[in-house]
Amino acid sequence: MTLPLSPEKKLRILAVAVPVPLRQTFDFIAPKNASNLRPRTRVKILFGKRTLIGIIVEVKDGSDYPIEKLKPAIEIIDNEPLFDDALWQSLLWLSRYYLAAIGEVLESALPVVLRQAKSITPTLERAWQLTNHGRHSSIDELNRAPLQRAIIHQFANKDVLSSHDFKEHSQRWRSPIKSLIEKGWLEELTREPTLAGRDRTTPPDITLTEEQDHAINIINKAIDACKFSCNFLHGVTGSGKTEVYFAAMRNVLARGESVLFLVPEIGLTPQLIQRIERYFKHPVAVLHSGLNDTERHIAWWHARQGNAKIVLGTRSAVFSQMPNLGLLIVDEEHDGSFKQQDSVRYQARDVAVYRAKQVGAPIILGSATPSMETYHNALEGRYQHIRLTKRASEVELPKVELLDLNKQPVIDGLCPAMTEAVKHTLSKGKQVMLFLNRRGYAPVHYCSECKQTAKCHRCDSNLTVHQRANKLRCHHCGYEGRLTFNCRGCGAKESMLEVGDGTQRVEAAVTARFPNARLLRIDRDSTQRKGELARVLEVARKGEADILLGTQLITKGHDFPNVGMVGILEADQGLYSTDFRASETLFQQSLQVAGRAGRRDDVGRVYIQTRFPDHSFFGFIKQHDYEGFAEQLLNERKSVGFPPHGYFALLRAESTHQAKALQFLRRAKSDCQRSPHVVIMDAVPAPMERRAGRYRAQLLFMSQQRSALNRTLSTWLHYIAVNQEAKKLAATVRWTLDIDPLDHY
DNA sequence: AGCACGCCGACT
DNA sequence: GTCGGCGTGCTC
Repeated sequence: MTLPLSPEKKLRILAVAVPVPLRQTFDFIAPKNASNLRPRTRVKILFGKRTLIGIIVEVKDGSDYPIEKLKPAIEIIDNEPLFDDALWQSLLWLSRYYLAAIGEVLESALPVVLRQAKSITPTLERAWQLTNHGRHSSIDELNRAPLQRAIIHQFANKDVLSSHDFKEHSQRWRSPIKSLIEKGWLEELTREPTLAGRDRTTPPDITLTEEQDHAINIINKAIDACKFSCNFLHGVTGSGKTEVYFAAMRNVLARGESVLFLVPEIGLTPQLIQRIERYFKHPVAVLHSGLNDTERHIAWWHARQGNAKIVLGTRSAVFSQMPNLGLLIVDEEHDGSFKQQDSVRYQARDVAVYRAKQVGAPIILGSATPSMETYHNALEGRYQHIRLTKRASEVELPKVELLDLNKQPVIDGLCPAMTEAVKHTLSKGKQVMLFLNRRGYAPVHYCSECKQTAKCHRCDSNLTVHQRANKLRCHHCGYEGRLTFNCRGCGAKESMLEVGDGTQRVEAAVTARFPNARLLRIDRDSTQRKGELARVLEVARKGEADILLGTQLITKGHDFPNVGMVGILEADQGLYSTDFRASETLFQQSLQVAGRAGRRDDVGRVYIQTRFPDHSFFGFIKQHDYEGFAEQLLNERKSVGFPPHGYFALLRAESTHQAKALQFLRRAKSDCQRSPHVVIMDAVPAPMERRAGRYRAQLLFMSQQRSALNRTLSTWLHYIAVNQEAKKLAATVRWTLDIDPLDHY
């Protein structure tokens, strides 16, 4: 109920999104004599005992909350809105669709620096320019000070230079600058951070295939229509999707509009960044994980100012504010890393589509192995389906051969035929790529005396042997213990055996079998250091390694020109998994990694080790038939109402007490209003019930209608927010709600 | 989430 | 006698 107030004493009330995990806004009285009361600006408030920065969602004249209990806000921070209309609407939609706390959503859309009361404009940077004296002096006067001379030399092309201009040339620039200022050659000034475009104005010529040309025509039509459209670019590996993106970008940039380009993981795409910077003279802001808070703020600001014409980034870059946004691109749209798995659980690809709709601009989703969601949307005609079916280099897709493990043994990860294939490929001077999605040395440490395996104390899982580090590790909670071969269970001496194959073991075995080959192992353990992954991938690309052995890190879009064969060492765990998405992921990974073979001048070979060579899965793999596979999978999913033929939401709960999580979920199920359109399964323990010392359980909601699912859940959320008893139970467990979950663990 | 309040166990 | 354990409640 809104309290009527006499018009001359109208109080301005602010509905504020506060950065706490509560799905509501909080009302505050506007500060006295505040002139700039606008939604989408930051405001400082006292919330409980804490001073917090919130964001005004609405300015209104009354409150449903007792007016006398409202606190005044402390101060308004911004005098301009932080978000433009399209982005704001997208964020509000995100919080409604994913049923996320609005305060947390808005907080995650801001750079860390701006979650404090700092100004929107980043700190001015120091820069230097020539003084009159400096301009009129001869550079030869500095012949005895080569560093100073080099610095003055740089002013030949530019009037004002700042630290990053000098850093490119020399580590030692501070002291010569100081000397030059003392001599009166240079003077210091401050300015807003700059984002320079490249000087190169002659982009390398790109020759296009007929198919690429056709794709570009379709996309250019979509761009010229100046309205929202979703374009799914389905290009087989090596078909040259990037050239199509570039042509579309060129078109959009020429209109004075800008481009938002999302990629799964920036560490995997150093080549893409290089290519963009080489091809476009426009300023690019790259949002990568290596940026610190200040750099991130500056990049955000450049995007918002319109300085950056191209913004390239991962998941969270979907929140980049950009004026004149004319095109969005999501490359490798099937990649799971677009789904945020903690705090606000959004799917950045889907947020990007919604944003494109709000902006009224086209979006391109690109993949060789699309998600079933995207593929289904294309089949249904909601997305425009643009195909690149041929490889740009005209090289045939690789030949796939199955190695039947029922007929031959596996020794340290490789069967004899695989070893033979490796040998043959190396003898031709080609690179070998081996894919095994299991890091560590061995997944099981087994006692030959008591027949027990080494278990994690905090999880329902086996410990993985990491021989190199001399450790036993749990891949689920991060536990680490010393590797010892005496059994901790029965006390037997030297009784522990390493069972199963991880990348480290295969590394050791392959190195022993091919001592002259240079092997590069690429997994999370070997690339922990920042930038190490990019470095290693570059070594591989340049051909300075003969065998590349890795986990899924090597399956992601990377062009290794000299790979002659790909070995998939273990395909079977994806075939009969309890996770209904496992076969989709396996197919995507297999085709992606297969696509690395034989790119330049000759047909590549792919060898897959399996115990189930007759599985229909392999029929599709052999033919590189994604569409056939997808059709079969979609039919299976349709018959059971699984995504994308139905929608899922997963309520997860965990507690230190075994029964609590299940108890909470059972209660949640009974508290939900029954809807004929929503099926609520029974609460069950998670596939791995105990993890990091907590017992986990889950409750699956299924529906054919997103709206019905959303309604059921938001009604329940409202119920547990107001019902004391339900609230109490909810407070005793940790719970999260995951809309469109990707994994069910 | 944080932060308080509020009752019960082992110790500076 | 206190310090602090985490159950419970609340944040406009």
